[in-house]
Formats: sequence, C-alpha cells, structure tokens
Amino acid sequence: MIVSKWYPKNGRVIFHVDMNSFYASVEMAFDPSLKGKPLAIAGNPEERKGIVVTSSYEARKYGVKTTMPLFEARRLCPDLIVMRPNFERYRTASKEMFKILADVTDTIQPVSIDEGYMDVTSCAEQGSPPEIAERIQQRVYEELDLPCSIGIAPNKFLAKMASDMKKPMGITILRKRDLSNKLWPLPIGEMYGVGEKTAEKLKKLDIETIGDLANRPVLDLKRLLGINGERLQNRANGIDDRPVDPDAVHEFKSIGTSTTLAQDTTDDAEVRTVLRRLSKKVEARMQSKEVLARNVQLMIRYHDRKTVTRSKQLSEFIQHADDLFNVAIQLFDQHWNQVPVRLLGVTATDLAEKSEVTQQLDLFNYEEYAGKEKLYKAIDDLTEKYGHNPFKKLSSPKDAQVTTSFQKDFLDDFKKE
DNA sequence: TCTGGGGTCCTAGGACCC
DNA sequence: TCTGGGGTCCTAGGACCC
Repeated sequence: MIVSKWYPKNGRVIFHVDMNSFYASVEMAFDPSLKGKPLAIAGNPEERKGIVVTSSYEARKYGVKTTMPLFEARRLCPDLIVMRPNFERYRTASKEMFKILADVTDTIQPVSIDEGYMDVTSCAEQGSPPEIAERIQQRVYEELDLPCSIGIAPNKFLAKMASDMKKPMGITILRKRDLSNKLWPLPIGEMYGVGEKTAEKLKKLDIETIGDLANRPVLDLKRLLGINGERLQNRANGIDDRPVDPDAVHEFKSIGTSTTLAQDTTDDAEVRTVLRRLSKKVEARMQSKEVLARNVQLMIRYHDRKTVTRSKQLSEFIQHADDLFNVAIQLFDQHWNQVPVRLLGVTATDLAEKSEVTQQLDLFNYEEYAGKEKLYKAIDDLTEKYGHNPFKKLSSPKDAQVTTSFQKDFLDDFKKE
C-alpha cells in the first residue's frame, strides 16, 4: 500500500505552512484592485516608523525588502503603493487560515500570525501528505484568496526550510535522502537559526554552505558557538526531535509593548505620559490573557540607538497599570543618563495564570484572618515533618502549580482545626 | 531627518545558600 | 583555618525570528 511509503513506522510527517507576503496579500484580498501592483505595508515616516513591514512580490522585483526604510523603497520603486498596517484585518485572516488547518488535525502549533507547524503523521486516512498539502493550499487560496507555501518533511526544521524553497504557492517535500541535493548547497546565511552574526563567525571557519556546517567536526562548532553549534549541525544533518506543541501558543513568557517617539525627548513629563500609556496597554493584554506578572522590564533606546533594559523582580504578582507604571518610572529615574530618548518600552515577565495566583492570595488572606503566628507555627511543623518547607517556593509560578493542590489541602485542614 | 514592534532562547556574572 | 563546588535567583545583554 502506498501509504507505508509516506507514513513510515518510526518517523513523523510534519508540515510547515507559511503565508506568502501575508499583510500585502490580505490587503489584496480585501481590495482586489491592488492585485498585480507593487504594494508595501509600512509605518508612518513622520513618526519615524517608516520601514517596510511586508511587500508584494511585484514590489520585491524592484528590490524592496522587509525593514527597508520607506524612502529607499520609494527610490527603488517610484510607483510603490504604500499602506499602513491593519492588524485587525490580519488577525482575522490568520484565524480563518488556522481554522482550515484545524480541519486536518488538532496537532497544530502556530508560531506567528502567518505560519504554523502541523503534525500529520496520523492523518493517513485523509490521503498522502502531498494530497493533504494541496487541499490545504487550495482551500486557503479559494476561500480566503490568500497564497501559502507548504513544506513537508520528517521534522520541524526541515519542514521550515522546505516551505521556503518554493514561493509563492509552493509545496516542497524535503526527505532525509534529499539533504545533500536540496539543503546542503544553500548558503549558510539562509539556514533558519543562522543570522548575520553567526554567519560571519562561521565564514571565518570557511563554512559557506549548510553542507559545510553539516560535515564539520562538531568540536570546532562547539568552540565557536557553544551548545548552539552542536544544535545547528544536527539540524543541518536533518536531526530535530522537537514536537509540534499545540499548547506552546498559550504559554506566554512575556507581554510587552514599546514605541519609538516622534522626536527624541529629555522631557520628564513626556516620558511619564508615554510610560503610563504603555503600562495601560500591557495591563489590557494581561487582562485578556488572564495573567499576572512578577517582573517588570523597562527598555530605553537612546538617540544613538544604543538600547538598555532594566528590570525589577517583585515580591508579589501585579496586574494593574498603576503598578506596572510605578516600577517602570522607578527604573527610569534610577537609570536614565539624561541623554535624549528615542524609544520606550514596558514588558511584564515572570507571568503566572490568574487562577493559580489567586490560590496563593487566598493563603495570604487567610494568614491575616487567622493570625500569622498560628500559621507560621503550622508551617514550621510541616517543614520539620517533610524536611523542607512546602511553601518556600510559593512565589515561583511553576512551583506554585506543583504545590497548590498540596497547599489547598493543607489550608482546608488548617481551617478545620 | 535610516533602520518598527512583537516575541523566544541563551549566556554570564554576582549574591546567596548548602 | 582554609577550602571546593553545586544549585537557584536575579539582572543585563545578545542573537535570532516574523
């Protein structure tokens, strides 16, 4: 049966679905008169945000690229149509796209607004992987008027590299046995995970292609790049065991927002106004995700683009804009060196789910209610009994998850006494 | 009037505890 | 009196990706 060729016993079949020039394509679907024209999505130059976020393939022919300043893009392509981003529109399109993927399998890991991985290993009854990929691509194109490319491979890294090989509207299969033909000839800078700095370092070792990396003694790479050297070499050899994790998208590690000011400023009042606004924005997003934070990070970019971050770990979780602002402004006052400021950012990190933290708050409330001595005495007894204090790491979200059920039982018992 | 804004992961050093 | 080393927490910065 042909299926066995595609669904090997000991292997996986992973898709990487990548929307082609997503923002520009969404605008074209929204207003078909834009189709076939050079289009760029960019911020407002008057607010010093005039860089290209995405451009259509027609614009790319002129050399227009992502992160290119708008004036340069216009110089390369005088007829360039420029639009401000409509993020709501893109989020809506993204949701529709992922709905189509979800008709194939639940094992989907969105990695950004316009791309995601799927594990279709157990989808044999729906057809061969190329057939499934083709159906997905057709549906996205017909129902949403959006082009996408799909990579098919035994793991995430190869699927990611494969989806990049044919654009727009490509479907590319990258098997292990294709590595030396299809992957190894590529320049090292095109490898996912190798950026400008790493590519420079590797070139000093005469590593110019992915194949050079794959076949280099691993010790050379470890010396140069640490643990990442070994990992990159494994990837180059088609080794990547990372699972497709549908929960990863919910496990937020940080929530932040930043803004480049229209003009550099040394005005304390303006800084306060901006930080207040940013704090409110972060609060709103924390609320919608139902998380609290125990660490606040301030980012300052100076006139010369030098960027510093300063953070503060807190003794308790916070959720309100006022609290975020107070920490941010304290950090600013402590660390600002009086040089004109170009950008300000506020980020909440060390996050925990509200429901988890609420249980901890219950504990502290009970503490007030029952009287501290009594509670501490009980905890001391427990510490003696178990050889460690089961409440000691209460403030760490991860440990809180582990220990909350124990704590809950303990509190219930304690209240009964 | 050169270079946005959202993230993740890793490293490294000092403080502190055992 | 002199000593090693592991582990965790906290802070800051860098590389990378879309």
